[in-house]
Amino acid sequence: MKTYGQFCPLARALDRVGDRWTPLIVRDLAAGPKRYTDLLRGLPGIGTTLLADRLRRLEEEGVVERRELPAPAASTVYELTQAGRELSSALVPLASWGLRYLGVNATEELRPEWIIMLWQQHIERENARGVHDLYEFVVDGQPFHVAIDDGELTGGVSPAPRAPDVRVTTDWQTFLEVGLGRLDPLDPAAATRGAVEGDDAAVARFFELLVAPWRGREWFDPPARVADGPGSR
Amino acid sequence: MKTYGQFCPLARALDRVGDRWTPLIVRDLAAGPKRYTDLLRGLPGIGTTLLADRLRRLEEEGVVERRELPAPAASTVYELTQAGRELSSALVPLASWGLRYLGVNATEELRPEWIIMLWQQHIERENARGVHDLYEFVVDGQPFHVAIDDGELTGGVSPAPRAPDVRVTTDWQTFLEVGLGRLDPLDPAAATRGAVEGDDAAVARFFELLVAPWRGREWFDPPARVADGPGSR
DNA sequence: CGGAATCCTCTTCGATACTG
DNA sequence: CAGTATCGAAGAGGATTCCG
Repeated sequence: MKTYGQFCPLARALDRVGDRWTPLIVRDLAAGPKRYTDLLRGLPGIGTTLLADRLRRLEEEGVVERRELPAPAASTVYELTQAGRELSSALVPLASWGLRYLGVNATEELRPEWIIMLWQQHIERENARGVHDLYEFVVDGQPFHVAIDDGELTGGVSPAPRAPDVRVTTDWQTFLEVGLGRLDPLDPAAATRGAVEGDDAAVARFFELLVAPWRGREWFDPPARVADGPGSR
Repeated sequence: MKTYGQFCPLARALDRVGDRWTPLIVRDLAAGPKRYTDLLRGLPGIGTTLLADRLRRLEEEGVVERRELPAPAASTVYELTQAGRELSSALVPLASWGLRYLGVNATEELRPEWIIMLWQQHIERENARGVHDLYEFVVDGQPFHVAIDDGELTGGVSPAPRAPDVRVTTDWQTFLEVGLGRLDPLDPAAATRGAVEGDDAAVARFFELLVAPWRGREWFDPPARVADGPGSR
């Protein structure tokens, strides 16, 4: 797998970052500098040799930079350069396109970071104008939080830094069913599967800003794979 | 190479269209329906099995549709679906990111379609407002044309459909050097390497709209690869 | 001729083991 | 912690052949 050999900007981009795993490495680094081992853990299946290769390549291309952390934490981290940050932005539309496929097969690796990124990229700024809320989630015991400040959404994989306005406790299955619009959180059946605490106004804002935008969206379900036989397709 | 197994929209998109060649197939189909053999010729190196595989996959995912052409031209063509067109739009930012690498290694496969696409995606609409021009190019004997109509740019790989306002005749080497801003078309040295015909106002508009925006742009040159040895990197 | 399937070689990937 | 070494499995690329 070398070069496409075409004088076309898309082919050129793919020559650099079209290899397997490479865009996901950039995605992970978009959240901030990371160590080799952090990346390795964040990309199950990648294989250590491949990660080293990809990082070396990205460094040569000026997408990623190695940096040695100063004294106490003496360790090397990888960090996006300016070109790398621009690349991560260029991948956002592709991710948005991929949203339609999110619904299916929700039994995969799921990290709170990705949920935060999803919200970050799809929050409706106008609706969030003037809102200053802090939401905490504990999903299958894993805590994370997001803060909304006048249209800007930030977050982290840790308990809320102060008392949150809303706290949601549930499991991933329920979290996803509600998030994908397949379970109405007001349904009595939902009540047994989690809890939403907070004052009514804040809870209403939470549903309005982070849950409602996903209801009614169309999710792609792959066509039933017909065992090859007469008449299929 | 199966699935990344991550509940992340980018990973989901890459699971579907992240394989080698797939984005380039979508790029080629973005210009309009094409037959199998057209695609094959447009993607030197792909290998016929791989193209068949990719097309089958894209069809299953609802990105591409097969269609049988009616009577006289009885032939099957592949065509983007709505999702496919959305995907091709989502790839535009990635192509724009790849622009910075276009400068290097300009000895590759170069198709007029890509030049037209480049101009299409990067024309400055405001400057082209009110302009109605037709430009014809004959580069190394290969004719193509672009029409600018009030900010919209269209084109085709054929001689201009009527007498053009500007006709450029040159070779690819010169075309690229001027296009990448490495050769000033007003330089006397350039005059011997091609011809620009047309009335002065139209020629001025041509340079303003299609040449000037590329001057001064920064092109990435890869770091000199040091033969491995002590002290390299 | 268009639209593939087969066969074969070569490269890349993924997993495990190992080292500074 | 940050990688390199090794090796079997999977995928890519090329040529040829097959079918309508």
